[in-house]
Amino acid sequence: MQNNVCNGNHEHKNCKINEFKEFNKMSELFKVFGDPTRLKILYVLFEGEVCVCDIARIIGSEQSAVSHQLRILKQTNLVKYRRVGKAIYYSLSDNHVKTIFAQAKEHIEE
Amino acid sequence: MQNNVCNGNHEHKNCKINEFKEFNKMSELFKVFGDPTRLKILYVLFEGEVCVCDIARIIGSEQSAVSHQLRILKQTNLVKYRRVGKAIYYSLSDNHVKTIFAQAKEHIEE
DNA sequence: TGAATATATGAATAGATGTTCATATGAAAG
DNA sequence: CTTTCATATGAACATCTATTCATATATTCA
Repeated sequence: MQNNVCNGNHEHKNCKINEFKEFNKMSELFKVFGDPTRLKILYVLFEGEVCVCDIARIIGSEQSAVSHQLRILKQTNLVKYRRVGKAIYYSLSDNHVKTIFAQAKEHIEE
Repeated sequence: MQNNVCNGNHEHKNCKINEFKEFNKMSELFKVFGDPTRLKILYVLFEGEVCVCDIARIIGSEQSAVSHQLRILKQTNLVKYRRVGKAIYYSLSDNHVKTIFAQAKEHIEE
């Protein structure tokens, strides 16, 4: 219930309400970065292709947990993979990840 | 339980386990961006100072919900505020927000 | 001082999320 | 073809999160 009467001064402003729809998509992307495990996985992949069980050992998580998170990273097109024998090697699908990382780091280090 | 035997080839890699500690802090920041309501609020503040009840009406949320989210944005140092009479005007505390926004948008628009 | 307005806050609740365990799938080697 | 190893997946569970409602605080004005 909006029981305020204030009618501010936003009318003159360039507020594109319709753009708000995009924010659901955008927040989904940020949500993916909003988990330490996924960040660690991405960071490990900065080095190049790494297989699941190596990722798990390096970051100290269970294989299953890593697998679940990799699925999310796949769905968001942040990582790609290829099979080599029994192992599956994951890698970053583009360079955006590194850029986004860098920006966040900048904000934190202040 | 880590029942894998694979010992990969990560030993030669430059994996700085200690940096993983930073990822908790970093994921906290991304988590803040990982909510549509907060993104909308930040976007509204791109225009400049806006008071709470205007934010609420512009993005179509309840005043209370906006207030709760603004608290989180304050804690993360993403917004600042100043009182003007009964109203409290919020604004972005720095320019990082815009940059981070831009990066995410780029990734999505592909 | 008392009414009205703007914002903040606490409690309650429903929904989302991450991990774990158990198990399934899939490939290679014997 | 059976075993072993690597990965994926589903269910269960505990935890976290965002919203709502009710109410408190704070400021202005009559």
